[in-house]
Amino acid sequence: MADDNFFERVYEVVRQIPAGRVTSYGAIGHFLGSKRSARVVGYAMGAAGGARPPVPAHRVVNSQGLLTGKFHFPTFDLMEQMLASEGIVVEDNKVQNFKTVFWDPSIELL
DNA sequence: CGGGTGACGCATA
DNA sequence: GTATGCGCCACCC
Repeated sequence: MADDNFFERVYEVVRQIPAGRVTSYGAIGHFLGSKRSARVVGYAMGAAGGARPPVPAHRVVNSQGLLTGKFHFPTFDLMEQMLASEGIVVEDNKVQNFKTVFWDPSIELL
């Protein structure tokens, strides 16, 4: 439920990601104060499937821009399909122009 | 209270 | 640039 847990904190940030932009687990963890807790962010994403409203986890990738969580989606091509729909170029499971489409909550979500 | 897990990140070779 | 290992923090059992 809407617990004030670290989870919902991550969900809230991810939901602020504008279309056509992506962010990394570490960036979110860093914004939350625990820059080394990227794993926790990823773990939160795992529970995002039961979060309401749904969280655009497809906009969250690792520091390499790699779609590490694409295999966790209902269908493995759903994630890149969503990103492509946003205008993000995905090649070989990784986001192209990652640096350009990168969205840093610590800066954009001031 | 203790142990194990995990959609990561960074350091080192 | 690629490969391997360790560390981190929060949640679940």
